[in-house]
Amino acid sequence: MRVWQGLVKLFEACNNGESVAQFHSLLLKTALIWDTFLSSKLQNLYSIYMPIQTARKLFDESPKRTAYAWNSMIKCYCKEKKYDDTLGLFSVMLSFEKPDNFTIPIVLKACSGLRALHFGRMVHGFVKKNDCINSSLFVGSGLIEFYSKCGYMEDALSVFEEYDQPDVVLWTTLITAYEQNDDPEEALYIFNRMVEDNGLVPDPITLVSLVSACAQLLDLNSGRSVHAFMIRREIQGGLSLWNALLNLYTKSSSVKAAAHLFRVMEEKDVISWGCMISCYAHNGSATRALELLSKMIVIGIQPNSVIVISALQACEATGNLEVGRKMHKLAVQKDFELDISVATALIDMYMSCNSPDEATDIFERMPEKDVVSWSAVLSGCVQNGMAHKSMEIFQGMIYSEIPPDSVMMVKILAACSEIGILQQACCIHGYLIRGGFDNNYFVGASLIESYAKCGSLEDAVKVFDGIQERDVVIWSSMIAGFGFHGHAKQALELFHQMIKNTKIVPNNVTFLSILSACSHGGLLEEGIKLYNKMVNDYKLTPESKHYSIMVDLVGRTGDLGQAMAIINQIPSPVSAHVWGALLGASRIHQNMEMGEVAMKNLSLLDPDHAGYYILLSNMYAVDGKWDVAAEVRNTVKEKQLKKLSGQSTIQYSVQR
DNA sequence: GTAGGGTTAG
Repeated sequence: MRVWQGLVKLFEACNNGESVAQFHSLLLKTALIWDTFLSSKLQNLYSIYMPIQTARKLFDESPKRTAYAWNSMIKCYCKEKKYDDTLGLFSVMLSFEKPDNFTIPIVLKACSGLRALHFGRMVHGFVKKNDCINSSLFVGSGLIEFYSKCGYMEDALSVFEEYDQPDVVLWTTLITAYEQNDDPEEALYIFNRMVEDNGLVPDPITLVSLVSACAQLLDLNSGRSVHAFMIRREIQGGLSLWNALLNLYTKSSSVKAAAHLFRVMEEKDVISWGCMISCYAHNGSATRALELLSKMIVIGIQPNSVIVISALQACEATGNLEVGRKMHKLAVQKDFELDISVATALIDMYMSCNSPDEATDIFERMPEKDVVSWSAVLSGCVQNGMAHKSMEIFQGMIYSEIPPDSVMMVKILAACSEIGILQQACCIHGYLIRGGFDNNYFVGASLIESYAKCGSLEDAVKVFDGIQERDVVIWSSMIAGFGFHGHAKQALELFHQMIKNTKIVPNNVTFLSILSACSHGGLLEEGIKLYNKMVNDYKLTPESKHYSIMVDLVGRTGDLGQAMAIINQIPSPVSAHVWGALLGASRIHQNMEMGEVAMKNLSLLDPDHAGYYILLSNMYAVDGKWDVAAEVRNTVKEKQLKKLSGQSTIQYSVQR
């Protein structure tokens, strides 16, 4: 008896593999290996402290295998995510021992991991036959999670409904299941039922799923009330809950709220940093995102693949090829360069930074490609002036039997617009009718744009007329279409028709289209009127694109003083395009003084843009100042800047 | 001895 007690003390002291092995040999020596309590403890220690092979060896050699021993060994495999082995051992176990309520949840977890529908259903059958349901909530949550992971929410729900008195964990499992099956509304509804109809109090994990559902719905208000609830009740919640909140603020573009939360969080892990970096990267503060990343590395947190993706997006936005390449190197080091999402983000980054060759190299090395990666390469080709390649890419994807989605269709249409071959647009139109994409708003809008850009306003109008329910994007595209063709009056007519006859409210893009139509049609007064309407009546905040159109509009008419006045009103910072518009107007009206002012700013904001220097040098040349003109041209040479010569093609006629 | 949770490309 004293030996036994000593051994119990000893096993309590086991905290590494070596001591477990010693404990085991002692049990063998003293023949106490037969003691069920001690041998169970030994099994449990295996799964914690021993490498799985050692544990398996001891398990195989052990003279007596209790149900506990089987469970521990199975759990061991499951913990290491060796789900095949988990199920394999479970199958062997069935010949020796009857699984109990402790075995079932572990096995179900493995089925979930493998999405092994048949196996899981078989386990469910076993559970029903042995009536485990009512004796164990653990089995229930295992089943719910399993069906949810396989996407079978109806089965998950019916398991839940078998319980008369589900506890908070079971409710939470169901809420999480809906949240992860893209049904956040239902998740919120279930939560309400749990709290209001059943009077249960949510625990921090319930709140994690709740906040995640709010984030999916971009329901900032509900999310905030959870945050307030936590503060009121002084719920500590743990890191996951804070991270879920941080994600909510990130997703709903509440940069300030996110930054504040991030600042006050006492504990932060790599996910918290990742949320904050992605928040900056997606909300126009790419530089901040990169700064935060270097800060993170300095304090010794290693970036994971998710963070590398966010950083790449920040590089993309700022055109920072240098940091982009560094991220690439890091991804290679960490061995996730060719993970589908990392590789796709790399392709986007290289394409946006004008390095299509590096992007293509990655694409060709990818072992697995999906519609997103194909889309990235396709639109990258268009961005880099190789739209002619895009049809080949599209075909390549079809051959590899990956079905296109609506985003892909939008991109291929953009490629058509760029190439300007009407027949191609017609073919794609046919393809997307057959594929059932023609009732998608974005596809419809792109189709209108493509027809207009390929020269057939007629077809664009036909598509527009054929769309029964038009949203603001469809209207805007049609307005822009008239604008491309210089029909400013028709564009205006359509705009007024939209406001008068529909409940659709024009947005920033609509105004961009209509203002650009006015600018190209020389409708100065109308343009100014509409701009005022946009700001005063619709309370829209103009973006730099609106400003550059206004400068363009006013500048074209020759009133450069007025154009300058507009620039002076812009709340800083003024983008390069705005000064570019002023430079262009100065060139038209040969206003040297304004041209030099514009160039001074441009040489700071976009010093590597060859086109601006050439415009300026042409102005000097017209003025007869040949020496200054030559000097400017020399700058271009010294900087080794290249101006891609402008080219545009459009198919002249189509036989139909 | 067993269960539910946070970040990921267009």
